[in-house]
Amino acid sequence: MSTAQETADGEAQPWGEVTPDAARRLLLAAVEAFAERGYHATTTRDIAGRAGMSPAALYIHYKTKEELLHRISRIGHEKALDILRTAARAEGSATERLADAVSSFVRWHAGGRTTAKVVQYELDSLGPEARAEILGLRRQVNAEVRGIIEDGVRSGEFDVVDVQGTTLAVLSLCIDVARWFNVNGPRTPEEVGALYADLTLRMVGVADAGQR
Amino acid sequence: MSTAQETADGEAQPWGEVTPDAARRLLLAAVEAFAERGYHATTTRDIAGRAGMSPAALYIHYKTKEELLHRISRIGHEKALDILRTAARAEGSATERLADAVSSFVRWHAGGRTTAKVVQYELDSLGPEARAEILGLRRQVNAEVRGIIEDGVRSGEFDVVDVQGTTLAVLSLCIDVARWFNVNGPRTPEEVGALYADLTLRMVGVADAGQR
DNA sequence: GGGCTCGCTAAGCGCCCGCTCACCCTCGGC
DNA sequence: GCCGAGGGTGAGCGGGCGCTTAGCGAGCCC
Repeated sequence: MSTAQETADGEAQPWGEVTPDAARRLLLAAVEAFAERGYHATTTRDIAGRAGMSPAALYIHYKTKEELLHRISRIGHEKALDILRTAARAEGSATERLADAVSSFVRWHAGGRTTAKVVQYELDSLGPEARAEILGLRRQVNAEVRGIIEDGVRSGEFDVVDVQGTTLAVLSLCIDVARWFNVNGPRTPEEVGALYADLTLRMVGVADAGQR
Repeated sequence: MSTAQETADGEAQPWGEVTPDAARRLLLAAVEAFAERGYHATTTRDIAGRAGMSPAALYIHYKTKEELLHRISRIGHEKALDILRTAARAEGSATERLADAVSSFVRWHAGGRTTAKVVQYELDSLGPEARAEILGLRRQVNAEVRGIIEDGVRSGEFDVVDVQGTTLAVLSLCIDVARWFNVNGPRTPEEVGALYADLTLRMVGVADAGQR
């Protein structure tokens, strides 16, 4: 293992920034438990148990159970936004940038399915202020993808009638990967990423999408 | 209101088959509560209260809270399967049938978002046997869409490399509508259905999808 | 019109939840 | 060697959960 940011199973660990060690272990345990059972079905005893600690230990590092979800959600959304921003601002045509954005975004959802599931589907379990903060990040996510599509329309690469509707559809397609992807299934995250990049280019009207 | 199957807001009510009246009111209250807060965050007192009854009344008509979810999920999946079957077995080219299937499936998810959200996203809250039964229905849903796409590939209408992957993507796109659709948003279910039918045809390589 | 059934309620049981509190161990500073 | 701070534990509180039970009133049968 080269750095503390990677584990053997290949799932990127954006939790390196979480310290001290016990707080990170609790966060990781919470991610697993929330992904398996959902936020409301997960007990603080379950989280603490997975981290090898007593239930009370959780409250040394986090004020409430909701703070755990909030932290997970924010860090996850920042990572997702970072992935899309990197792809959107790279060199290359809109076609290349859209394909890169979709394939890396999908790889993140498939490879880090545990985290992605919590990040994408437990938003409603947050309180009003926390949810509002996260919704701000989601608007930025939307804006990055819409930006690429607008570039492609302007340059004539894409043929899109409803830019915002298509943006929503592209994001929707990527996000839903976290719901159905199965680590033990027949497809690797890379394969799904490549397939989805192709499908997305077709959606925006790139003629020879299949031949890329 | 012409029949008991329709309400003023236009959302189809597949609950007509649920009797007696009190059982149907409880089921409807449960759908609303599960959609708003999620299964685990909903209490039996909340469901009974929405239906204007005491908490104990619930247990006259349903053995457990989970039975409510199971009933909702089965009826909803049967309705979804029915919609796709009707479109898949209609007269017409694969192109026409796929467009019809997607647009009506999307209209159902958008127009009946409350129900669809519960049906599509609360599956994991069911126990093992109930979940297994519902997964059987989902396989049939998958098979209907895959059937249309295979027809289109055979007839030369579609250009699809990965049939099952594309099927998954099409279904994924439709299902995720239940997550983001907003009844008070700028789009009607019909508009989203039409847009998604177009995007889907592009995904399967129908050349003049935009001009239909 | 007496009695049975059915749909429903008021009250509450037992359990487990999120969270707290009093206390303990370890370790660095002097 | 003593002390304080910080990370940890065992026990448990208050409360709300899913669900049960005893009983009540309206309607139907004969």
